Amino acid sequence: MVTIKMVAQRCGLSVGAVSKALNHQPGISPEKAAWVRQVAEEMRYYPNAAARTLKTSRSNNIGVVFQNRLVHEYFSEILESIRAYMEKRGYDITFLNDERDSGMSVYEHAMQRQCDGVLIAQGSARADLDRLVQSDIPVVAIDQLFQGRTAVLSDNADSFNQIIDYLYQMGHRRIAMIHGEDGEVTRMRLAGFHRACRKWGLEVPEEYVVAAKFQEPKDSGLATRQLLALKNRPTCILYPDDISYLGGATEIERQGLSVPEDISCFGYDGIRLSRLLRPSLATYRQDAEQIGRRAAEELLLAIEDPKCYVPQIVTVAGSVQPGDSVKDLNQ
Amino acid sequence: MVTIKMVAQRCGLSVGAVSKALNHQPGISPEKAAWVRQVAEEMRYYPNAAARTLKTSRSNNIGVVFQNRLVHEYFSEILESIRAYMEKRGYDITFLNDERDSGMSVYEHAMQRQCDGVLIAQGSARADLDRLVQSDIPVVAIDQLFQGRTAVLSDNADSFNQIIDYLYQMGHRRIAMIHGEDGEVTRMRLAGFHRACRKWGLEVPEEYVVAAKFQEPKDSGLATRQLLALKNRPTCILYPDDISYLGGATEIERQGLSVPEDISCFGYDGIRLSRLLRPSLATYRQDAEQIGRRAAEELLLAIEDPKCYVPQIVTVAGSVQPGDSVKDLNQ
DNA sequence: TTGTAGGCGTTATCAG
DNA sequence: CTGATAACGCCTACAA
Repeated sequence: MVTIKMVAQRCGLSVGAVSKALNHQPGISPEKAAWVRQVAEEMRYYPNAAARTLKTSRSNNIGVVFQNRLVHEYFSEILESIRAYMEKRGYDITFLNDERDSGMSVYEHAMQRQCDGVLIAQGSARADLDRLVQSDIPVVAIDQLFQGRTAVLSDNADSFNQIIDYLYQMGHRRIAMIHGEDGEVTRMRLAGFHRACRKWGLEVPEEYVVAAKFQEPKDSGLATRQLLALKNRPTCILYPDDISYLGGATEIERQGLSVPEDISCFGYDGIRLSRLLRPSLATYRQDAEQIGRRAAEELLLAIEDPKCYVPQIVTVAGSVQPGDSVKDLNQ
Repeated sequence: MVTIKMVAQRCGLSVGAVSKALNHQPGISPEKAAWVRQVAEEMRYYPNAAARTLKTSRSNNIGVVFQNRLVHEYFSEILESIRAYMEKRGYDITFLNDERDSGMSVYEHAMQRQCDGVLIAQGSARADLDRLVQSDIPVVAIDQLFQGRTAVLSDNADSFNQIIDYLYQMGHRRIAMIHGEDGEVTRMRLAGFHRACRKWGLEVPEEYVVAAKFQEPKDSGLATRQLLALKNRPTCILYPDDISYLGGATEIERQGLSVPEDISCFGYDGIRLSRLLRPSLATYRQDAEQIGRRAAEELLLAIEDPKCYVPQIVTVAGSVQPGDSVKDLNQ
């Protein structure tokens, strides 16, 4: 590894002078500084991250709490977006977890690595995170609210305005909703759903709202069965996510019915699959790329000027992605 | 942050003594060492990663080269598996890339961060990687071969033995193959395919082998159209991956045909989707979890004893996942 | 404008 | 068995 000392030697200067040149600091003539930088580049000198971190207590490293959601396309996209943005800004990304043997909390892990900031991108709140959230480390959460911290949320509540608008215009009046586990997200979606229905004067019988789980086709399959068994069957079912819809579709088919002829379906997330299915799945497309980017942006703002940074709640709008799984009842 | 100095103060010992106790080194009585460790734990002391790295030039940090394939379920699963394993062993994971402004190569990036080892998990070889591969940094590649380096491969060639066995037993004699971009993987698969067919005495007309792209349903759709137009149409089509099959399915449906009644289909990868589709997709299930774990294991071996480590080629077997997309022609 | 020296938190060496 | 002490590579006051 080429160190600053070697560069100094090569330049016939002291380490201090070279350091100043490299960091664009005063105390060295501009021409000489430029020349030093050039030599450094030729020598392929890059400052040792550990040394710099130790000295400056800035690591240029962002911690990301991701749990095991890596296998969900929506979250993968968010992560990819974060990664791309951070990289462009010269930050690295390290996974932060608490499952290690040492019994270290996420907070301690972040401290140990001297992460400049942490991005929380997991669904369920964990006691473990509280310590982190209450610390001085800049934190931005995705799809999750923490006291006094910036959160980037998909527009869970408002999305249903668009969804119900769309379905209403397609002639649907009896709309059922299968929702995921209880939590911030689910509560916002339920509220949004009910509000949007009221706006159009749609009645929502209690049995039209059924609990299932996110990303679990089986559960949504069962919920679908319940809905299909109702006397006053809905004309359209909303699913907690695109993957869950598959469970519903299987159940519908099993009963000898078909989408969208006998019943319409609407997903959530807008993963690639939704466009590839036949019939294509009408769904609400979340803008994962932008969610990731906004979160990254906010975090860097918080890092680069912690004193002036004021936490906020950022909402990223998605949009209805029409599809063949919703029948136009007007015709 | 609580430092070793604070622990020493609290214990009324020197930093040196505490360091020995913490690192289980001789030069301190076992009882006192144990007591020191307990105090350290109570104080929630964790060694500063940067300082330790600087001193030991071991970072407990693994670099992962992943490019933008994060959004493919197969790779996400591998990454998740790597992450889980490394974490358990006390290593962190940092993304390594070369797209940063600084014009730093992956190698330089890894050096700067003093990564203990690097995992290469991307499809296409890049000139940039060569520098890394030729360096002293332990490297393990996934689904890719590098001179003198350990590679963990899915059993691309052998898988077709199993696949063709399965299809033959289901009565298929005219089997076509749509394959992905040229490369190590594709070449191995093609060879495996041809060999397996010869084993059963199956003839493979040239027009039965069509090029498309990985993970691009549209391309596979076009390839499918070509195959369906043949005078002597195959009874079964092999797709480069499960996602690509969706493009084929769409094309088949568009022609008024159906899977598996008119034509059978077989995927590759065995992502979750394959089991959720109707008809369920017969496919070759790659053991992503094990591929990731084996790669991680090998890398740690190489790191922990570089002198004795001998690079090898590890093949991880998958298995045929039967599905309704293949018709039993025997009946 | 330049060079020197101290220290960030650790570990490791070497006297006591 | 114990405690100073010197690095690791870098930055930054401060002295020249």
